[in-house]
Amino acid sequence: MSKRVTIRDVANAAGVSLATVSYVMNDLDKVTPEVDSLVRRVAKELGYSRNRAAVSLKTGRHNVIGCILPTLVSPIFPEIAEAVQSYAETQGLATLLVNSGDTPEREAEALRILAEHGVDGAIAVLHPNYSEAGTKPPFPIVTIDSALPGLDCVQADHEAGGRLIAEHAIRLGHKHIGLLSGGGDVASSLQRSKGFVDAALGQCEIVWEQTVPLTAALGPEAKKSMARREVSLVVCVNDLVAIGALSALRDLDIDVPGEVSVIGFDDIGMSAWPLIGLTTVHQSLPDLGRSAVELLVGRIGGDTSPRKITMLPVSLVERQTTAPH
Amino acid sequence: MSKRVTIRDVANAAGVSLATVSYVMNDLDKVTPEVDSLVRRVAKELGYSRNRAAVSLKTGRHNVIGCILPTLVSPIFPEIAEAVQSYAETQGLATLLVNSGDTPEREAEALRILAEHGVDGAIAVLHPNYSEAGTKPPFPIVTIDSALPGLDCVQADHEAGGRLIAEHAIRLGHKHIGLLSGGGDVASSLQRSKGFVDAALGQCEIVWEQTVPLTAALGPEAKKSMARREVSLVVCVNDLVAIGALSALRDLDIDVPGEVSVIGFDDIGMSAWPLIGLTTVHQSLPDLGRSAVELLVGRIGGDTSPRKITMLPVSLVERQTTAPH
DNA sequence: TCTGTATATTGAAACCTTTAACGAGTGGAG
DNA sequence: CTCCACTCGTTAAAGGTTTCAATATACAGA
Repeated sequence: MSKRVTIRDVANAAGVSLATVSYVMNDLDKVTPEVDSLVRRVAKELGYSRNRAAVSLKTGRHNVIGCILPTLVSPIFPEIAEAVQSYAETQGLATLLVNSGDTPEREAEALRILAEHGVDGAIAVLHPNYSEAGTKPPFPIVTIDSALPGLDCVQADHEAGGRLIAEHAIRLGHKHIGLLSGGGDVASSLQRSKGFVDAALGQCEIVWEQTVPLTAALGPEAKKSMARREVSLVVCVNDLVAIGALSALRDLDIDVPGEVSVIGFDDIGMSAWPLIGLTTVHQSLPDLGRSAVELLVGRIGGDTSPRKITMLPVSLVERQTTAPH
Repeated sequence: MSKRVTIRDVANAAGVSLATVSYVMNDLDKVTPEVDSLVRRVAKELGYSRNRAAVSLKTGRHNVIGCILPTLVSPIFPEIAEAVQSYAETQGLATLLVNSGDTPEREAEALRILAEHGVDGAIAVLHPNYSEAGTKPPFPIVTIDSALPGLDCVQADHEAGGRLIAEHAIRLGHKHIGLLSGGGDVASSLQRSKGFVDAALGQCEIVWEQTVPLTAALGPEAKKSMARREVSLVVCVNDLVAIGALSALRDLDIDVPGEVSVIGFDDIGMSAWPLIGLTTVHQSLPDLGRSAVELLVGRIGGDTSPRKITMLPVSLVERQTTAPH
């Protein structure tokens, strides 16, 4: 292993002082063009590269942010991770990924890891009862989709999405609705339902509502509700659940969208596949990641303005799982 | 902002020297039990946590590995990322995620970023013509699924998987096969095809072969091949392509598996969904990530044995898209 | 009591960089 | 000719940790 080449080696080789090399490498134009280019040339020849650890130690900045997600094995989190990483990269920030498994304990552990590795800030999708009790991390946090007291939050406008669904339902003439909603502890799910219910009020009747896990495997009670054929539209808390519903309806030999329409939320990649063709509400995950990083960069830069909540627009995407009643 | 508490603060508070605290924090049992517990207690009281930057500076180790993946928006990479991160975490390593977009240039950029941030090593899914020309990174790399000269590699036994498919085809009595394969520049795709072709030799006829992009959207020529109805089994390079094939066959009103059987490779999560129920070859992504990290940890630890290629076993998963001819 | 040895603890250097403070030249103004 | 202001470059300290070498302590053997 050849030893690292340091700023000192460059300085010696170029016949200047350490500080001069440092100034050149940091683009502070404190040196004459000749010296500047000399130093640059020597540095390149020697294959010099900054020692990040030394820089971090000196400056206290690490140019790394953390990204805490419950899991990556699920349709939307990878897209968030990718968006965060890509945009962070443009800001000269690397991204430390940790998954929290969605339990408060693992979450605390994740934060501890990030603190120890000295990130400058973090983007996190947090569990609804994230407690600030665990020693407050020494860096700013921007949450995604999880508005928690005191923390900045970026999220899609779930309520507006719910309203879009209601409007669509009304336009297509659906009167009897089934609702597959998430648990009461998932904030976004509640907001989606609220938007729908508010806007549908008086125009549609919610015949039944089932709380389901946010996966593509529908439970037996939910399936039973659908088998009763009392509704002409099933509104699902997200696309994964909607796909579960499609699957269940096929098992029950109920035609979609002939007999029953299905609508989801998120517009995950596969919803657009011809095999699925799910009508849904689109949210831009790249924008979400980008906004979160932008906000975080501001905080890292010292922005001390009050807590910010950013709402991103959503839109309805009509595909083949909804039809007029 | 309260200033960081350092090893020196702990030493002062406990009335011992810096060195003693350091020995305690590093579990080198050089100190008496009393002093040890005293220091630990004080450290906890003060909320001391190691300054990673300082440690890195001193030791040259960073306890961070990089993970370079072409993208996260695709079924298998997120699972790899999650497996890598989880196992790395158990080894006290944090994971820096960078996506390379699968072009050699972005890949070089990704490596540069990792080098600059001073990772101890990297796990990477690399482009087939990754060039070592670009200055060789100063840390060990373990590739996944991309056996490149000089680099360690961990991969599923794609050839064996191909053979499993051939055996399944023969068992079911399929004589006329269509092949949807990846481009010639995807090593795993070639290995899968080779395994299949070798084992099917003389027992099945490959009526047509189409090279397709590795997405769920099938091109028009591939679709045309299927429309000719000359084959009773379509063997796909991966599950995504297989799903594209299922979709195309449905468009063509060709029954699966009644008229045509379809088989994939990878066993991505959604292949198990009732709506899809794809017969495929399973590989364990968690094992893949774990093995890669294990190997990398060895290299970081100074293992200088010759290049290692690790093959992981695969297995056939029969679902609803294959039937006897 | 003294010497020798093993062990517990300490002092201080080293890791590499940034940056404030300083010094040596240069040229112009009074 | 002196003094000032300015520019370009240097010196040196600081940042938190690890770890070698050295010291202090305790204790056993003679």
